[in-house]
Amino acid sequence: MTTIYLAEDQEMLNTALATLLGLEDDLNVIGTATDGQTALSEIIQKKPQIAILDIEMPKLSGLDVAEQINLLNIPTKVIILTTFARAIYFEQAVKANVNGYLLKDNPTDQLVKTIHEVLDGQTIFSPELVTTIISAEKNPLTKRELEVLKEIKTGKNSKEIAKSVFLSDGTVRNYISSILSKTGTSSRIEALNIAEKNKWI
Amino acid sequence: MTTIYLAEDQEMLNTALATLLGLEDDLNVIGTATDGQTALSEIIQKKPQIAILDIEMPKLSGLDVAEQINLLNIPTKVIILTTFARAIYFEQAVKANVNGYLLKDNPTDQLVKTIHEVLDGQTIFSPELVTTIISAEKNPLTKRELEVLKEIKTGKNSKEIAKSVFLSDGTVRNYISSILSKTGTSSRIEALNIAEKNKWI
DNA sequence: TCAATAATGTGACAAATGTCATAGAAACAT
DNA sequence: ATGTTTCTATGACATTTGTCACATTATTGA
Repeated sequence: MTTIYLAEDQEMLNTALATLLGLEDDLNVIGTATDGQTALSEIIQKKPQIAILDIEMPKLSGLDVAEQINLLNIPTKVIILTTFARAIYFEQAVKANVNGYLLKDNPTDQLVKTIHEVLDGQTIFSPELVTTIISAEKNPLTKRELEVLKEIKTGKNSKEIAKSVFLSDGTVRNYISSILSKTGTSSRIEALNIAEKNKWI
Repeated sequence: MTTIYLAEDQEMLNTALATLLGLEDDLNVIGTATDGQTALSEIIQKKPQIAILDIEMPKLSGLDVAEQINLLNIPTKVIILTTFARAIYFEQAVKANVNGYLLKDNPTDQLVKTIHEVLDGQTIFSPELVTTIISAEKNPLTKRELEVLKEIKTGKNSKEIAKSVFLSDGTVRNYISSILSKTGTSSRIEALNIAEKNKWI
């Protein structure tokens, strides 16, 4: 009997999956949570064989939980289950040594199948995910530029951004100029739109 | 035996709910779709007693489908099932005479319960939804201002917006000035953030 | 019908934004 | 060891953005 822990913040999906997985005769859902913090502490305590983690959850993201599980050397195998095929998420997941990464864009059968494959020792990544990652525009922005772009998103003006990131106003504006030229845009909002479309932020 | 049609574009939830509802011994899921267009034509053809509709779906939104069902006088009762407690969605749903509006932030039991209540002739709205709607800032923007704000979102500058909405550059800037003052902000991006937070756009 | 609001416009001004040239230091890759 | 990229900065400039005062015409709710 395989023990499973499920962390998913959308109640409807959480309860639906918990019930469904429980119906499989070799799977046993030993706990569920709707936030990352609860999930982590219960996983540490209960040591399930498999943890299914959503990414976007309150308090602690599924990726943070995965990272902790990895660092603490807990034997639980992790499957990330998410809506988003973001490059950043994917990279973080790989770093955290997750055993599976499945998109919610798949039927439940696929989840069950993935659980079995992961139990079998395989590492499984959704093919659509891999395709998306490959076809996404590679982020041409430097660390600093990305940092500035994130500040832009909050609606700050150049001076405020400068204060936040400890740079001069002029430097910030130079970075923005560079961001615009790299994204082929001519205003902050356009640049944000491009970055969001390509999942850079 | 109650016939149910389910339209939900996220495969994982779609399949999970279809299976779960099928397990109830008085419910029979006679079809599912992952886009609004398919859902509408199948609902017209199969005339289920209940249609469960997600809002954000490709091709046709769940609200569009609900509206059509209402206009065509199809006897199917509609339950909207969505993540979002947006005022605009809610208003549209009321206009389309839907019989229920449930947030995905509820467990599956709640969905089953709602189905039974709706069958029973009741009209059910998620209490959290009602609370959210009441507590949301009322949109202080005029039609024109909102129109301009949507243009802002695309990243256009004042002149481009002026062209799109057939106004003078100065007028557009006046509208923007008014938007900023009404939202208590001092830049386009801040205004967008506020509008998005309050689900005005 | 009357007052308030909305829609539209102009002109003028201050501030913010974006561009460009230029340059030194640090980090990194080959 | 050397060349490239990144990080940081300044000054000058043109353009855009946002504010304000003011004015005319619909529209509309009371």
